[in-house]
Amino acid sequence: MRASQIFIPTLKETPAEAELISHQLLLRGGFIRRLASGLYTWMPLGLRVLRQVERVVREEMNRSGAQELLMPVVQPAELWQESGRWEEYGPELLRLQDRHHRDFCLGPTYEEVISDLVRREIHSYRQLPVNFYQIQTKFRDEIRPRFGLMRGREFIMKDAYSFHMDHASLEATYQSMYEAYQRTFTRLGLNFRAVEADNGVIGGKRSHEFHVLADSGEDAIASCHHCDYAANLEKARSRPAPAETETPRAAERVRTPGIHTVAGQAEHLGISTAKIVKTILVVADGKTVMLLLRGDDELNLVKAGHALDARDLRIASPEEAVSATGVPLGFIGPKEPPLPVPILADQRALSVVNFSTGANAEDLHWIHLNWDRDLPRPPAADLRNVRAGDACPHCAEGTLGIRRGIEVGHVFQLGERYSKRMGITVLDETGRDATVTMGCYGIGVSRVVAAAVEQHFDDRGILWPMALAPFAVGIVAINARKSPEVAAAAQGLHDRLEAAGYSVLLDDREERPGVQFATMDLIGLPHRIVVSDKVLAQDVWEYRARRATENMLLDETQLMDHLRKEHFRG
RNA sequence: CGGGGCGUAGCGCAGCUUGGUAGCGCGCCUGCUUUGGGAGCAGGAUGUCGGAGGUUCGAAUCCUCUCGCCCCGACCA
Repeated sequence: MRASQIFIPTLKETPAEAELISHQLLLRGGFIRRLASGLYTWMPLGLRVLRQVERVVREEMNRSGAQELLMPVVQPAELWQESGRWEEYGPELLRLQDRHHRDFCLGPTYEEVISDLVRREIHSYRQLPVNFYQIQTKFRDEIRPRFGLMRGREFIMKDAYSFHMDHASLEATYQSMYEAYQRTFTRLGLNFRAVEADNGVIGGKRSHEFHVLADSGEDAIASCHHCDYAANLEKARSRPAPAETETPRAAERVRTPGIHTVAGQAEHLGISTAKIVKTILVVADGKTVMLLLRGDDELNLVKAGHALDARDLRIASPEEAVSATGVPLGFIGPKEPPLPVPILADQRALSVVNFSTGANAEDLHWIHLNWDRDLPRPPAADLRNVRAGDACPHCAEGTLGIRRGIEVGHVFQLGERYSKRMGITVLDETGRDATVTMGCYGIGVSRVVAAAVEQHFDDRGILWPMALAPFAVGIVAINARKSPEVAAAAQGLHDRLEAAGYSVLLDDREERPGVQFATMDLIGLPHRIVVSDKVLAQDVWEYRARRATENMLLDETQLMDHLRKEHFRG
């Protein structure tokens, strides 16, 4: 391909709307253009990258035995009403009506459609298991689209749905998907971690998210330095710290005028926030509960939801807390609680000796309280977010670190949630109806493009991993308009490289070398070859890897050998 | 949904406080020069100043409404 034949509208300046580096570089490099909030056009160069991701995903899905199909973008409301999600899904589901005023939605996900298909078409256990996938545009009307491709409203996703007679079969496919994802993201050249994830309200046994590690990631993930334990922060656990051994002191009530924050309490009392037990009022399915955490810990609402077996859980508003307890904010505490409600304590709050907490009266806190002696020990649960440095729950030696991740994949055991609601049954060996069990597996194809850039860039532009690059090799013909020799040599090299199986972009534009180099660096092709009168005179090619800082002068054989080696190493 | 900010040439921005009929840089077009890291000189084109209404002799500028976009928040007593 010649650069004069492909539209690559690069930008010298960064558009104001772009916050993230991937967003900036994809706009500047002419890969994408914004149409409206959360909606992007894939420009010729960007589309090539997208197709590269699709290609790898498709190959690995096919290799794992999944079958590709393609389902409609517009889905009838009836299916969603049947699954209960027409009401549950909320405003993210973009609803529309046709000319007959029938309700439809734009598909944000396809459990309903695939379930409908399978219940119509699959009738016997002999036809299971099956795993269907598609690579399709999805639409979710996000509260706040942002970060370019990272959180758009319209996006491209590979989603797969598997159907099984029993859990063992589901487990086998789940494992095979897990491995396919490992292969996929490895081939795509991404630095990623598979992490244990929370299953949310759906329940189900297992769920893993695949995160590309990047500082700009929207998710926090905890991983062990020593073993392979990794989990989404929502789910991450840590090994409980050993109980404190301090000698108990005499409990005392002290005046703390106007002190209503943990930090203020610690400062006023001259103690560490780790010596404070804080009380957080939450509303679980409409009922108030007191949660206790160590002062320096953060409440994890997902864990609390599990511990309380609550479908809906939120922190009580300050007004609710004050009116329920009659105690000013910051002075609520578990000793002689102001409310006859359940109390649940994080296990770490229960290991503090000589702790301080609110005394349930304005301007008063307790100090040197001790469990059992001064107040009953409430039931323990894991309610806190893990922190960097916590002990790993899986191995003895490791400690946890917290990193940021971009979720690019998710594998999930759905169980019978949809098959029950939608009545997917097949005849089993005994001729009886059996409800199938399901798994689902997603990859954010368009998000992978952005995530790859977040991980691979420098101050001059993108550094595409080999598998994603829109072209493998870029040829810069210097002053080709003035030098027929350069033009001919560059074209010849281009043709031979293409014949050898490489995708090649030949920059034949009538531009100054500086502009050509800047463009090449910005769009991030892995290999660059410069053709000029200077190097032709030496009968060599001037080669430079995008990541390298030095040129190499290679004759054609050396060049071909080098490319072959680099290319297949990824 | 709440809070904040911004809409002026393709892009990045100034002008608005103190109303007088629109400017800078990049990009684009033409010519000449230049040619190994986003060139120089000369000339040129491009704006319903987001939209509607109002105030005024006169509105990019003041007022009202509206549309769009960006950022933050929507959990820590």
